[in-house]
Amino acid sequence: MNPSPRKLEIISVASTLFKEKGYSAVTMRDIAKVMGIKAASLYNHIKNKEEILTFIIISLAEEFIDGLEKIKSGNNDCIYKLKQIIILHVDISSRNTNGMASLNNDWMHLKDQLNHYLALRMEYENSFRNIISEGILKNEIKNINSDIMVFSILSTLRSLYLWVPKKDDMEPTLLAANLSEVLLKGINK
Amino acid sequence: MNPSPRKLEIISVASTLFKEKGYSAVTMRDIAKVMGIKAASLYNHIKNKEEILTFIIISLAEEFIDGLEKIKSGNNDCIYKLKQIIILHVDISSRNTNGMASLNNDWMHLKDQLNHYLALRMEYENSFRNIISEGILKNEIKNINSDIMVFSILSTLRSLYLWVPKKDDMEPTLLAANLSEVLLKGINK
DNA sequence: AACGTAAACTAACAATCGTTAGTTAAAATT
DNA sequence: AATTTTAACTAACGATTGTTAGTTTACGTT
Repeated sequence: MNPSPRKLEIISVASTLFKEKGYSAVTMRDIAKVMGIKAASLYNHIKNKEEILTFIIISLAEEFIDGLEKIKSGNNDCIYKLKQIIILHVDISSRNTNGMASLNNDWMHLKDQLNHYLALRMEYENSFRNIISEGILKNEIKNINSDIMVFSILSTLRSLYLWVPKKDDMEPTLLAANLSEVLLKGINK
Repeated sequence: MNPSPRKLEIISVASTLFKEKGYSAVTMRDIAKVMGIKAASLYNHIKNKEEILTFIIISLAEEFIDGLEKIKSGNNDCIYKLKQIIILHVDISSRNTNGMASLNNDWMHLKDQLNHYLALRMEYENSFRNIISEGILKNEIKNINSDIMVFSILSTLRSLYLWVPKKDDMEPTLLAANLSEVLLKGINK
């Protein structure tokens, strides 16, 4: 059963508030007020507060996993794969600046799906690390501590949601290209 | 009047909990339980919950401002200054992994000192950007969109608090050196 | 016209929140 | 020895939290 339009509206409003103050500081009454209804009415559309957070986080996490899966399956060199990953992050982050805040900062408030999220995250990070490691083996990437490279690039990509809205004049394509230049030229031999 | 040892103890315990769950999700009773006392007893040492957050954030922000001030005043080239900034972040983040979480994620819950914090942050970012811009002018740094470089480097440095604890076997000095290599070689012409 | 459903409402719940008041016991100071 | 101070305590407050129950209103379908 797909989420109704009204439910998606609630999730969208909630995302905005979650980005501003964090999941814990946002009340059901806050969400309702922006929706122009009473808090109790929200429960005609959602099961509870946690379901909102779960939807935001899990759907984004799966979008990342799917995107990375396609990139991995392509038969390209590691530098190209990394560029595609950067595009993936710019794309998803541009379209979900609010939700990305929850993905980054509110995942620990998941209950039922916490382990699922952690599994997805570990899967993603491992795949990312493998691409770097393979690049080092194939002499496409500098032989520095790979953990530091993974951390450095991923930190920047994870922060995109904070930065993209301030640069909404910039084409995502151009942003991704410039970002690739900055992030990779320190790695590409 | 300096904070008493007991007060610092409370702030330290609070920092740990704030990192785990965020400021809003941590209750005074949570803090008290870890301290082994009742919540009401906390108020013999602190004014209120907000004061804890304010102390954590403002003292760290000022530490960054002071550090950057010294770096700016040194008569060195921009690349060297950037390396010193990286060392500054590794140093402060290593010694304050918990507090850095609040600085990054809970600043919006400040009240009295919110504007003060925002001013310090803007001051810091402007100084950082100026160093990059000067580096471009002096042909020490690539002439790419400077905002992207600032964002990229600062995002990585701001995430150090998440990553340093997992690498507690690594010398801060070595970490800073490797990080400089990764972050700067994409900028250094 | 009658019915069913979707989506809002009012009212209230038990739990928990930050915080205050007043008390007590031990430690430090006089 | 008497007194003040420190730091804990119990008890409770008013406000707010997420959520439920039951009701009303409007609308599409029969």
